Amino acid sequence: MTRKVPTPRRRESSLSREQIVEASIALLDASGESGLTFRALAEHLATGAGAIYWHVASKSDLLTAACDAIVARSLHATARKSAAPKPAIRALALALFDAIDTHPWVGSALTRAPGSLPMVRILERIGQQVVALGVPGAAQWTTTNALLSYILGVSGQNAANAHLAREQGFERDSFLGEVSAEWAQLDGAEFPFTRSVAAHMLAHDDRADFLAGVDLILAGIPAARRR
Amino acid sequence: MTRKVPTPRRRESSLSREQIVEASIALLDASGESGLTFRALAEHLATGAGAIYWHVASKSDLLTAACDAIVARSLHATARKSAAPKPAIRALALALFDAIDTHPWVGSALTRAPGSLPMVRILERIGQQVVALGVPGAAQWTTTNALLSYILGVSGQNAANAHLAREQGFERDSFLGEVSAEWAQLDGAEFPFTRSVAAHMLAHDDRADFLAGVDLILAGIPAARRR
DNA sequence: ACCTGAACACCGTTCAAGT
DNA sequence: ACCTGAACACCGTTCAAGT
Repeated sequence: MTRKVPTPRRRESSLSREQIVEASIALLDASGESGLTFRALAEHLATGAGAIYWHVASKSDLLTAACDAIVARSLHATARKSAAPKPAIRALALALFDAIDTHPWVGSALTRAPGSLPMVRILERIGQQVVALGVPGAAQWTTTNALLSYILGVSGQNAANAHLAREQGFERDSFLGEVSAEWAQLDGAEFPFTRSVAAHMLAHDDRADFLAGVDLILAGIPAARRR
Repeated sequence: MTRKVPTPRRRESSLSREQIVEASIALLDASGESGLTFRALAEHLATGAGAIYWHVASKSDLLTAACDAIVARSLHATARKSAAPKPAIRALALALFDAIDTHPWVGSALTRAPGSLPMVRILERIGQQVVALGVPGAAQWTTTNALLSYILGVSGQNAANAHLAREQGFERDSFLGEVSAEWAQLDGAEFPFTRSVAAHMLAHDDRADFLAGVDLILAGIPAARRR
C-alpha cells in the first residue's frame, strides 16, 4: 500500500494497475471466472503476459482487486442515505445482491478471500448498522457475521444459478424449470419436502425471497435480545 | 443413473466409481482442491488418466460425487434422533459445520453446484424440520433457504479461513492473529466497527458463534410469523 | 467392456533480455 | 522502471489402440 512517488519518464500510455483491473472485470463479466486468463488479458491490453506481473502479484491478487472494485463501487452507490438501521441494512443487502447478480464471479471469489479488503468493507458497513440498532457489544460480532453470511451466501447461490444456466446455454427460467422438473421426480418417501417446494421454486422471485430472509434475521435480533 | 447389469468377466480388481471417489476424497483432504488432479488420481489408483473417464464424466462430476459422499455420510450420522425440530436443526447445522471443517473443499464445492444432489439432501433435511416447526406453506421455502444459506455460508467461511491458514503455513490461530492485527491497524475513521471487533475476532470460538447465529435465525421464525 | 498412454490445447508463472 | 516473449511445469480431456 505504500506508494512511491512515480517518475513517469517513458511513454504516457504505460500500463497501470487500474487498467489491468478494469480489463479483468470486462473479461470476467463476459465469460466468467474461466475467462480471466493472463494470455487473454495480455491480448486485450496489447502487451505481453509477463508485463502484467509487474503490476499484479498473482492471479488471486488480481481477482481480489477486481472484487474490491465492484464491492467498493456498489457500497459507494448506497452510501450516506442516513436511513434508520434496518432500512439501511435492507438497502445494503439489495445492493450487494444486485452487484453479485450482475457480476456472478464476485460471489464465489469473495468466499475464497476471507479477511480480505472487499470482505472488510462489507463487514464494516453491516457492523455499523448493527451497532446503530443497539445490539449489545457481545452480540455485535455474531449478528454482523450472521447477516454477512446470509447476504453473501444467498447472493452467491443466486449468481451460481444464473452462471450455470448461462453456461449450459439455457435461459435462466428454463434452467430453473429443469431443476424444478428434476425435483418433482424425486422419490416421494425420501424427498417429500423438496418435491413439495418444486413448484414454488419454479415460480419464486429470487430477489423477493432474499429480502424476506434478511427480514427474518432482522426480526430475530430483538427476539434474541429479549431472552 | 440407469445401471445395466454388469457382467464382470475380466479381473475382479477393476476400477469402480466408488474407488475413484474415495481416492479423490483422500487427495482433496490431503492437499485441497488443487490437489485433485487426474494425473495424481491415476497414479494413486495405479492406472492411466484416461481410464478414470470411463467411470466419471468430468472433473466437476467427480467433485460433486466426492461432496455427496461426505454430505450423505454426515447427514446419516445425525439421522433418526427424532428430537424436537429446533434441536434437530441445531444438530444438523453442527454436523455440517464439522464436516466442512474437516473437509474444507466441501464448502466451496457445494457453492458451485446449485440444485445438485448433495444440496438437495441438505435442503430436504432442513425443510422437513421447518415443516415440523409449523411454518406455514408460503414461508417454508424462504425459511429453509435462509437456514441453508447461513449454514453453508458460515461453514464455508470458516473452512476457507482454515484452508488459507494452512496454505500459508500458519497455524490457524496465528493466521487469525495476523488478520486481527491487520484489522486493528485499519483507519479508525473509515473502519470503526472492524477495529472494534478485531480483538473479539481473535478470541472467538467459531463453532459457538456459528451456533449462536443459527439460534438467531430460529428466534426470528416465530417473530416473523407473529407480524 | 474396460483400460492404456500419447497427444492436444490449454494454463499460471518466471526470467533473461531488451528499452 | 517497465516491458517482451519464450520457456517451464503443469492442467483437463480425447482418442486410437489394445485386451
